[in-house]
Amino acid sequence: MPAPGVERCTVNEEIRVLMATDSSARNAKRVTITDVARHAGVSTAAVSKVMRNAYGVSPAMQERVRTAMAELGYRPHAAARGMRGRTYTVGVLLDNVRNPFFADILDGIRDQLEDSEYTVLIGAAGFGAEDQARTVRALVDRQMDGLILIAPGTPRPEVLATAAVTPTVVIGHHDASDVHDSVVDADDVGAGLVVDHLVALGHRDIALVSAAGNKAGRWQRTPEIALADGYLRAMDRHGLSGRARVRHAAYSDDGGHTAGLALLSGDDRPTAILTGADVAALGIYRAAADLGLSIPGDVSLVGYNNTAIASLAPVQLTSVDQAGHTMGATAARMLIERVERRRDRAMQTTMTPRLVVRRSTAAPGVR
Amino acid sequence: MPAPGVERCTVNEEIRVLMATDSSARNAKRVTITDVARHAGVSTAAVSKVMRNAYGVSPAMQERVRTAMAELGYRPHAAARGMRGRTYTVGVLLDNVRNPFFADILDGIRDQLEDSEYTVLIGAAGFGAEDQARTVRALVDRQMDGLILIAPGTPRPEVLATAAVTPTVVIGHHDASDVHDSVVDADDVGAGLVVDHLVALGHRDIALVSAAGNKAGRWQRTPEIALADGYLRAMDRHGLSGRARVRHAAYSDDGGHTAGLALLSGDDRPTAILTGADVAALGIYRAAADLGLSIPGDVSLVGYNNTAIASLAPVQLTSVDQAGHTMGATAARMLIERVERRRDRAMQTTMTPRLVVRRSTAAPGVR
DNA sequence: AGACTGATGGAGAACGTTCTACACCCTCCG
DNA sequence: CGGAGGGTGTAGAACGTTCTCCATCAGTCT
Repeated sequence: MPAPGVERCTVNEEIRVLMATDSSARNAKRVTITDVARHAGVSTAAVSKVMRNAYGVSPAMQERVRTAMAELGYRPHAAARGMRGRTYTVGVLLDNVRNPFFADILDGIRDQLEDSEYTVLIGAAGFGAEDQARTVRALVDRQMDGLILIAPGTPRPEVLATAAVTPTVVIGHHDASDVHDSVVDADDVGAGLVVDHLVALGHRDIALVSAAGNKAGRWQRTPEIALADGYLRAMDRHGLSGRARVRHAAYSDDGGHTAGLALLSGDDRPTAILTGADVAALGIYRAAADLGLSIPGDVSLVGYNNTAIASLAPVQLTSVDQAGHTMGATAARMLIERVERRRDRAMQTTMTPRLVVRRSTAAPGVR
Repeated sequence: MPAPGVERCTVNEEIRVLMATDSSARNAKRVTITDVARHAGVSTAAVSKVMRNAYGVSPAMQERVRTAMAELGYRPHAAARGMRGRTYTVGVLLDNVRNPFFADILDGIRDQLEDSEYTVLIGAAGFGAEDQARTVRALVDRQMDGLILIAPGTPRPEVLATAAVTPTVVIGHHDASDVHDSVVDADDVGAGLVVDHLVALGHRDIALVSAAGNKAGRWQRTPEIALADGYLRAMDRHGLSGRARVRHAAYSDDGGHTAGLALLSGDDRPTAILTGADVAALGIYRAAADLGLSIPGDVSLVGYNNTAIASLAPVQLTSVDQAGHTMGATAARMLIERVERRRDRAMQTTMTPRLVVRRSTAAPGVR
């Protein structure tokens, strides 16, 4: 096995060049609603009405104001709007910019809102609960019209408090609530699909690697917990309860690598491993390579989320598709319904997952 | 070669469950500065001063106001602040959520701003120039204190106009300006490093795959252009001008795949390929696999950015490290200097890249 | 003709901050 | 003892919107 070699450089040289010209001329007054009103010869109230296409505006007025806006290149000042009405902005909480599954969700949200007047702004928090809570607060303080929280690590009570003030959709956690909407994937079903597939191939020693459910947040059914549940039930269904084992790992390459080494270097190594995220599966892939084990020859490996990396040439990872794009789009649609008060009951949407078989799974013991 | 198989499922079933309870109670008044002032028995002006730790506040006043804020759990309303002063928010324009290099930059920005009072909000645009321009406008309208634009596709004139109004740092483009700051990587040097490395291994037919420079935006030196420049100069230096060839491709798995097929299926296929992004390199990897070529046996392959995927087990891609984290941190630092008016001259920071050799490059003709 | 409608436009008060003046008090100096 | 001057606090006008009334006006109905 070749040595891994130097992988990351740390310090780079900086060359700073000071430019010549002074540019403190930050003047350039904005065009305001008052300017538009004056230019069109009407009141600001009228302009406001036209913008929000409110009731009580004649076509002639419409026309006049719209051309005035166009002529002056007017753009409403979102912060000012936020003081009274809407800001036409939707905030998304994202804990992990690196998980490509979240990129799928994001694309779904974006596509859904593309042609609306709403803008999406992303608050990228770290993994820490406090970090995330701070980001959520930041979004609320910036007067977002609605919030989409992707598998928040923020304690549930705080999310409920936020949701009481701002329309909120939670993606991932299975805990239903009458105060926020939810979009979830039936992770338990997904785990079942995988176990069924592996058992059909002849596997019996199937291990699960998933993130540790954060009980701290008081969420009863995080995606991880649902996944583990489904896994255990499926194993039981096949009479394999005794052989079930769950190992916790962070959903990152490193996390998977560590878990993989632990699982695969023992005497009774499993013949198949199911993971809660594709990235973690890749870490296990690396661990297997380190130990001289081949995939799927020695071990079958299954990811989750069916992200783009799963289908990459050298990888070809069997995975569970969650249709992140659809989840994102659905969440956005539900959120806007709430923001515009077209619905006042909380709602939950569940997506059914689907197994995508590639080359990382095979019958056990076949070299 | 096994068939690629079904890779992506499209439609998922939706199960919608309407919840029982009505939750239209979106009341819950915010705590405002007035509340704090009343509770502390002082004027709102005093509270405002304390918050901004402005001049002319006695320690006693400090104390009183701070406890009042704490007792009421006061959080300033960012939208309202935006009307007069700052919003304490930095906006980041990101065209491609999927490129992990940008995640590195983002982390750098976040870490730099972690302990400050500033919050980072990300505007995720698509690749289209109009799409991006719209996102930038959205950020400006939301009264961001400063903007970080990561390799914007927005036309240069528009960026300059924006920068005249809001402090701006451009990452990537080499075009200097006296109105915005810049953080760039010496991409030409990076390309040179790669060519030197490959030539030292014995390669002579070295091709470059990079994104098409978008002349439309009126940027003279995009990263791609600088890269191609460095490549051509290095080839020339080694007397290989005649053998140089550049092929354009989108920086995505698919883009790389297409370019790879085109380059590698011809008669005079290169013995080494240099790409402008790791993702594209992976696409070429896939193309090589499709054609039954091995890497680095038949073709050496080099990526760019040294993202996490480059070091993944099955990949082990030689790449050029750009220290995205440092770039992000530097950009954030420079931006805040500008926002707080501690500097009024435009500035450019250049980072020097570094080659990270892994297993995807070897001497040519060695199987 | 007078009263009642419905449709349309405008006045002006919010909204929660910041920030410029200015008022007040104390101390110090002539 | 009067005034200058520095240090602290406050009043109140912005900031750019939204939105609730209210006024106006042209029809329509008795």
